[in-house]
Formats: sequence, C-alpha cells, structure tokens
Amino acid sequence: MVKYDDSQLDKVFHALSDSTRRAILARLSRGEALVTEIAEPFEMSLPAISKHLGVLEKAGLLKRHKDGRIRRCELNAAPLETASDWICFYRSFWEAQLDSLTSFLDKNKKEKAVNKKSNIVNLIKKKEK
Amino acid sequence: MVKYDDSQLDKVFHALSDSTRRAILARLSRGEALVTEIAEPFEMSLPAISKHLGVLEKAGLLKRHKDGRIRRCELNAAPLETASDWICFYRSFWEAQLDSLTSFLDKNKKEKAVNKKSNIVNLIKKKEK
DNA sequence: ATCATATTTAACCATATGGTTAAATATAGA
DNA sequence: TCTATATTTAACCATATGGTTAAATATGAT
Repeated sequence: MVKYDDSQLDKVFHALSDSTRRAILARLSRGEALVTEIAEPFEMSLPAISKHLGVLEKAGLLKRHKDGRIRRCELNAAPLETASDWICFYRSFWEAQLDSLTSFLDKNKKEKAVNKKSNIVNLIKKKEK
Repeated sequence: MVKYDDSQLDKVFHALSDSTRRAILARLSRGEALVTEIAEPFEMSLPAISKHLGVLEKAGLLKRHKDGRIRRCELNAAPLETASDWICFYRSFWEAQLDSLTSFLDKNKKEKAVNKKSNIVNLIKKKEK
C-alpha cells in the first residue's frame, strides 16, 4: 500500500464530512463566487459560512483571492486526487462484494480487468432500470 | 450533479478522517481480524479501538461477526463506492489544474476523454521518476 | 469625512470527539 | 464452579466542532 500524507488526508476527509461544505464545493464547481453568494442558499449566519470556508481552505480545497472589498473563492480540487487515490485502493473490494464477476478476473492483470468489469457492471445497472 | 445520501456521506467521510481508522481499514483489507489483533499495533487502549470500530461500523465500513467469545471484524468496502462517486465528480477539475492537456479534450466525449487523458498523465508521471 | 458593504474575528455555547481507567459482560477452559 | 480471556460499557476529561451574536476591519461610494 502506497504511503499517503496522513494529516493531509485527515483534513480533506474531515472537510468533506459536512454536507454544507460539500454543497459549497458543488457551488464552486460552477465557478468562482463571493462569500455572500456562497452563503445565500444556506440558513446560516455569515460567520458560520466563513468558518466552513476556513476548513475548506485549510484542507487546500478552496482558495480565497482578495480583490478590494470582496473576496472571490475558487475551487481547488487537487487535494481530492489524493483522497480519490486512497479510496481507489479499496475498489477491488467493493466490486468483489458487488457480484461474482470477479471470478473471471485474470489476477495478473487485475487493474485492467477491474476497469473492464466496472464497465460491465455499469451496463448491467443501466439495463436494470 | 447526482443526488447523494448526505448523512451516509457524512458518516463515511468522517470515518475516513482519522488515520487510526484508515489504518484499521488497511489492516482489514488483508483479511478478517479479531479486535485484539486490530488493536495490537496501536499505542492505544482497547476501549479506544472499540470506539473506532463503532465509528467504522456506523459508517457501514466494518461488519462484526460474533463468534463465541471472540469477534471477527470484516471490511465492508461498499460505502466507499458512494464516496468515490462523489469525489469523481471533481476529477475533471483537478485534472484541468494539473496541466493544459485539457485543451485537447472533446467536450462532447468529456468522460471518455478524461479517462484517456488520465492514462497519458500517468505515463508522464512514470517517465519523470 | 461619513456611510454602507463585505468579510472576519471574538466571545460564547452546546454537543461531539478521541482518549483514559475501571467495571461489566460473555464465553471458553480447567 | 472458578478463572482467564475477549470485548464492551460507563464515567470521566480535554479539546474540537458547528453554530450563534456583537464587534472589528477593510474598502468602496457619496
């Protein structure tokens, strides 16, 4: 297993563990926004939002650009790659649980096979709908 | 953006936000284990480990099988798929930041293109080592 | 200079978290 | 039945978290 930066992962996963913060990231995925704009859809005070932005910033997921009186907030998705990599280690486990296609896998080409299987599984899911 | 179960994601990401718990999952990825076995490498009391197991269990990442006096713990990676799906929405963002290959992408085949690009990026990374 | 706007900081509060030790529980074995 | 083993529960503690309101700060506009 590859070695990850524990304290970085702590911060990123913690930042993602709150639905308000996930919603803020979703908002920023549609483009930069001012603090006030970010806060608007939430029934929460501005200081509360400001704290959430701080948590996201410390996790490296958000960058604040001071621009006169206002402050533009920008998504910085890079740290999500580390989180994604960490989770991906477990992909073969959840896919093995999902069904029994795993038995077809050529263990020497595990990663490629897993990707192929993933596509098959998605096709099956779509047909079921 | 697809709709996710917020409280489920809250629990899973929170469970992942602690390095002890991530280490426990890593241990379980090598196979089932007893509570005592899980606790062994940590400089922490058994009740502390027991609490961590509780957090993982509530997130659905761990299953405990009572088997006489002992309790076997098993990894249940399924909830990680939801977390992975959530994060994957942002893949194009971190890849766009990574370099400028993005400009080659056919926006109508974004997902396929992103996968292709991902491979290219990995190749480049390997060459750099 | 004054006032309004955008945002953060400070001080506070209730609850959650991550740890501890000691006691309780359940079961295996002598 | 008595004792040792495996694990959880209870009670406690310090710190962190997520929220509040009020005050401070910084800048733009009149």
